[in-house]
Amino acid sequence: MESTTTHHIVQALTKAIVEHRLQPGAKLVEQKLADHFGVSRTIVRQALYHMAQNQLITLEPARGAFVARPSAEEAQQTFAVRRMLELEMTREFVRKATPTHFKVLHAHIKREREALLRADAGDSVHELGDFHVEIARLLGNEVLAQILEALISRCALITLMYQSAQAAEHSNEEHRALVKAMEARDEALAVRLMQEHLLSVERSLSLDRKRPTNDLAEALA
Amino acid sequence: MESTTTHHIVQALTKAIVEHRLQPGAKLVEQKLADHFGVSRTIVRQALYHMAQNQLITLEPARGAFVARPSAEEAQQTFAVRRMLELEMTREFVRKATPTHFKVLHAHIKREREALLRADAGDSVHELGDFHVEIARLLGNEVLAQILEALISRCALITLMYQSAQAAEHSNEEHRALVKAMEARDEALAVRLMQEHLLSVERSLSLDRKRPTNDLAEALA
DNA sequence: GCGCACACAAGTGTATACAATTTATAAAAG
DNA sequence: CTTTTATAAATTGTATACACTTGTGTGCGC
Repeated sequence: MESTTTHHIVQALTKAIVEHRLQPGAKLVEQKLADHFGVSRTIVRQALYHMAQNQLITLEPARGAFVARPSAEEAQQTFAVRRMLELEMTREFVRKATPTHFKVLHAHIKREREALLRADAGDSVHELGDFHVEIARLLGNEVLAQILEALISRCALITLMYQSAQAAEHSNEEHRALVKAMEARDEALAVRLMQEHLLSVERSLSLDRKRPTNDLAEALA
Repeated sequence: MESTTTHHIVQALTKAIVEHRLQPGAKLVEQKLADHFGVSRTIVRQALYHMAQNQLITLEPARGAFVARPSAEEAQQTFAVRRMLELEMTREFVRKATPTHFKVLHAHIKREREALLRADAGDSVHELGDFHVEIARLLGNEVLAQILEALISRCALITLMYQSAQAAEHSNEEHRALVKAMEARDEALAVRLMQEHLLSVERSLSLDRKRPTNDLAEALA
């Protein structure tokens, strides 16, 4: 579907955004990206267009691409959708999961922990988000997995924008508790833990905080 | 975000696919589309790339774009995700909806009915799907609305691929019953009706039917 | 007639060129 | 000194050109 080079740029930019090396609102000039990756603007534009659909960047007509600055409202809506999907997903997983599935999740949690111990912020964010996608994949629902993946990369951006204090270590523990409950086939507990986990991530943000803006209209609103 | 002309092509192609004027598997040659819309291939490629992300078309490297032919498995997964989202959405709507919201839904159902009476297959499919998106929009969750919109356009394609008999009139009645239950604030009934509605649409398909294929591997599987 | 190489046509993938628009800069007016 | 206006530079949007891949048919050897 997509020539590998386009995909590579998407990955690189996504990683840069999620790891906060590119600030929300930062302008992405096509020619500079093209030079950096050694391709033509054509390819860069494909990548930018692609990322705009995932809402990781914003395309302003004739003005260019900017790293997205999701509003607090958008953040809440995104988390609301995640809850809708993931609570139900948890129920299904408790019912269907096999021992092999749990082995995969345990391995994943271990990777999370290692990334956290390495203090590798990029990998940590990636692994912590990927845990949720992994559950969808294990359920065999690729449609769900893809939607969740997009939602979660948006959440990573949101987290970095609004995060008051790093709560990543906490997430790892919550994942572990969740898997334990699922493994014990305790559906009610598992659902409650997932709900708590998602709420806890959302609460760890300061969604009411005034974020710095370059947009005059927004600043004066 | 997107120059109007690109969006126009996406709309036109989506409509053509959803209304079955373009068969699943049909090849979409860039130059022909470009000539038809009076633009360069550049614009057409943007549109095709965009639609590939919504899974309405498939992009095969160096071979081109084809109208998607979702597998039965993919269809089931898509409906599964819709259920996840829409059951919860129904609950929320029952709790939050105001009289104004219900007026909008009633108006929508009326439009559905008119399209059905006109026997306008295109409009019918569009309105019947849009009903679900409308609920998300009324809830004010744009993130949810966009995800649902993509899912539902895929469902339209699926429906047309696997549909044994036209069950569209039935959907209209089910929508009406659903709104009535929501308006009566009967959460349990509303959720049950939504669940039944989605299942009934899914059941109306012959997902086990052998569909004609050009793919040898698939044909021999 | 059968298999195979080769050439040709069609179409996609990428780069580049050019037009249109925005942003930055500098000069002029108030 | 600030604001406005004119001008130039930078950047995006679109079209086109060219290289490369795929698919197909034709002719040659056998």
